[in-house]
Amino acid sequence: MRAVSTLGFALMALLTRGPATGYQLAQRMRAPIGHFWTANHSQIYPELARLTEAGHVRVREAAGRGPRTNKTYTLSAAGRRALADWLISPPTPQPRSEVVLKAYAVSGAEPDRMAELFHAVAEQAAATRADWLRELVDMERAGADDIDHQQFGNYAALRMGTESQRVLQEWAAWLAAALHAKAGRGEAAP
Amino acid sequence: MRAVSTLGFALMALLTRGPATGYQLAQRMRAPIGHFWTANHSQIYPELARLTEAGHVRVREAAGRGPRTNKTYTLSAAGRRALADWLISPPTPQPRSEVVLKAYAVSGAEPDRMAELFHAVAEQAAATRADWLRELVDMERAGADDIDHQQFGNYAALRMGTESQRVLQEWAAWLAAALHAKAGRGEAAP
DNA sequence: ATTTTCATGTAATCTGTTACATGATTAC
DNA sequence: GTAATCATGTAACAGATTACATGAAAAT
Repeated sequence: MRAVSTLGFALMALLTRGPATGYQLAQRMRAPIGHFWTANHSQIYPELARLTEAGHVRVREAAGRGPRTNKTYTLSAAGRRALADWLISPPTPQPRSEVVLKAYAVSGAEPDRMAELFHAVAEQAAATRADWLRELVDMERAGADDIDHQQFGNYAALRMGTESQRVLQEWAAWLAAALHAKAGRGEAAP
Repeated sequence: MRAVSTLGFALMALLTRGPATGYQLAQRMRAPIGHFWTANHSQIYPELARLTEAGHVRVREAAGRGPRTNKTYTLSAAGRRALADWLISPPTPQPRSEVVLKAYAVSGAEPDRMAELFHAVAEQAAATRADWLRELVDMERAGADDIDHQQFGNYAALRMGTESQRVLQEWAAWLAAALHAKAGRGEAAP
């Protein structure tokens, strides 16, 4: 039996929120967990077939509106066990950030252009953080910051999101300021 | 002419630090930029061939010790231009974090086991951060925090690294504490 | 002697994205 | 009427990992 991929566990994690069709899973995989794990339907449908074959999910078919039957997926007991085992295993870090790569090569383009870039990144991060903070406050009002609330997982993910955006914003603003100062000096002293 | 992949730009970014062989690029892609972009040699060698074909790098061959010739790569003027264009283009966010995915599904395993996991994550993040902070201080002593220092790019990347680890540590510790409290309650009230 | 480092490649496999394909229902 | 949403799939391609393959020089 082939090992379940991270995407498979992500889908099982989404199914802990209740049964869903492939289409609904694609939607659930937007906010807030979509900020930390994404997949589109062309990846989801085959993966659900694999999970079904492995016995991790059960499927109930019903006549659909389109040319095919609608399939609703539910976590099986075996799937729940497999998910729990995966959850308590040490996570592997995901080392890929385009924006830091660009910072590493910061001397490869003109300072004022790079300053613009990181300024824009900082602005975007601030806007995103403001969005997410609003969501976070809504969730707190709904009591999702209580660990027993069924939305606590969403809350925890979103909280990491806001903190990450704050760090990104501060870092990008620091870089932009340094680059701006350099650009000013470069233009002042010909 | 096929578009250059992000890996291609990453290799060109590494080549701004001076000419190197594929083997040396694989080594440079460890610290500190390796915390934010990785690739192993089996990906690097074919990509260097593509960059050569596209005219972004030039190659100088010399008799090697092993069965093949050693190839030293240098950024070409065209490569430098292509890199500069890419650098000032808006970076795309990389939304994949296994540890946040696990937090999202936190109710899928026993609280005390999840508490252990996030405690370990926090400890690891603290250790990593301490390591990187030491490096950061060394770089500051060498003057790399000056934007004109040739190591400033490394410094900027590492600075993002330490801040990211701090956030990860605080967040994981918060989660671990919440889970620990819940586990305590669960055992106390049968 | 054996392991590590230097050094370069290919093949097989897995993961992820974009494009192609179909068709009913609902909202404007 | 047309656009958006619901709903499910396949194919082609691109990106990344693991395994296979070779061999000299230096360190232990």
